Amino acid sequence: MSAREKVLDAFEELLLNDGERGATLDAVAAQAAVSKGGVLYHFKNKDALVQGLTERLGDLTAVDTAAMIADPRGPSAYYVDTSVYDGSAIDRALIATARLAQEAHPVAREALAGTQRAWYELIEEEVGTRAVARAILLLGDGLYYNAVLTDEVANTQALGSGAADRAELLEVVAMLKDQAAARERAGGAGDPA
Amino acid sequence: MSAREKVLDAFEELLLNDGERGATLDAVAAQAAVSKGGVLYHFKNKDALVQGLTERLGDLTAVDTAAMIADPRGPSAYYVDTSVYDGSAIDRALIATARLAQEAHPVAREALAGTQRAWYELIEEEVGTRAVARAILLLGDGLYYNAVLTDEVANTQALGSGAADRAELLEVVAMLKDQAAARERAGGAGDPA
DNA sequence: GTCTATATGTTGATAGAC
DNA sequence: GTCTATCAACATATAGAC
Repeated sequence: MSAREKVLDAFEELLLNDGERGATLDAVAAQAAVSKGGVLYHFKNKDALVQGLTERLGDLTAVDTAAMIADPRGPSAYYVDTSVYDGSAIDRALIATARLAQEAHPVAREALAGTQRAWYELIEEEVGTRAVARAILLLGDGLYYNAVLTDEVANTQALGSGAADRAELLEVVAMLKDQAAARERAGGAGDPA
Repeated sequence: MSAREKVLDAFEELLLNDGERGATLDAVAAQAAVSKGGVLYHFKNKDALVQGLTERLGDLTAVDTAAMIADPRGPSAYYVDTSVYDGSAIDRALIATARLAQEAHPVAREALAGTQRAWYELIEEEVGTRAVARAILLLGDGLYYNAVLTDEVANTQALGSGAADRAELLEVVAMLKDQAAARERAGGAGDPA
C-alpha cells in the first residue's frame, strides 16, 4: 500500500475513534507509523488531508451508486440495507467525513451532500413519488442527522422543514402504524403485500 | 437570567455554529460577555461545562416525553413531527450534545442514549411491535446518525446490525413502497387507511 | 462574583539534515 | 521521501487582585 493511502487510512481511523479533535497531525503520524514531516510531505497541510478524504468518499460513492443500480431489489432496498453501519469502506469514509462536517469544514459538507444527492436521485427515480423518496431518504439518513450535518441548524427554513412537507412525512408514519396494526391482527410477520 | 445559564447558552450556541473545536473557553467567555475567569467560576473546568449541558438535555427530555405522552396523535406522530429541527430548546441541546458525542465525550454519549431510550420506550409501547418501533426510531433518528453518535462504529455487532434485524427493516421499506404504488394507482394523497 | 495575569501543554506548520 | 528540530499561535487551567 502506498504511504499516502496509509496516512489517509490513519486519518480516517482517528476520526472514527477519537473525533476530529483527536485526529491531530501528531496522532495521524503515530497511527500511520511515520513522522509528522512524513505526513506533511504527502499532504502539505491539514486541509489537504480533509480534501484527500472527501475525494476518497467521492470515489466510493461512485462505486456504491453503481451497486445500488445493479441490485435486483431496487435502490431503496439496497440503500436501507447498507445504511446499517458495518465498517465497509464507504461507511468509514462517510462517517469520518461526517465528523469533519460537524466541525464546519465546508469541503466535507459538500462531499456529504454530493453522496446524499446521488442516493436521492436513484430512490426518487425508483419510487416515483417525491414525498416517499424524500421520506425514505430522510427516515433512512435520519432527520436529526441532516440537521446536524447541514446548515439546517443555521437555516431553519431548509428543505423538509415546511408544514406541508412535515404532514407528508406524518402520513407515511401513519401508514406504518396502520400496517403494523393490521399485521398484529393477522398475527404474524408474513408478506405485507 | 442567571450568569450560569448565560454561559451555558453561549457554550450551546458555539457548539451549534462552530462545532466542538470552536467552543473554546475564550469563545464561550466572549459569547457570554464575561471573562474567562468568570466562566471558570461557574464551571470549574471544561468537563463541568459538558456536564451542565447534558443535565440541561436531561431536563428537556423529561419535558419532551411528557408532551409526547400528552399528544392525542400518539407518541410516534409527536416524535416524527418534532424530529424536524426547528430551533426549540431541546433541539438545540440535543444537537449541541451530539457535537460533543462526536468528539468522544462519554458523558454526552450517555445523555443522548438516555434521550433516545425515553423515546423508544414510548414508541414501542404505542405500536406494540418491536420491529416497527425500532424501525420508526431508527428511520427517524437515522441509521447513520446512530452509527455516528454511538459506539456502533467501534462495535459492529451493536443492535440493529444483525441480518434478521436488517430483514425486518427491509420489510418495512417494502411496505412503504407497496403503499406508495397503491396510492399512485388510486391517484391521490388520500387516507392510507 | 468577576476580572487580569500567568503557567503549561498542544497544535499546525516551516526549515533544513539525511 | 522521510526525519528532526524548532516556532508561533492557541487552549486549558491556576493564582490572586478587586
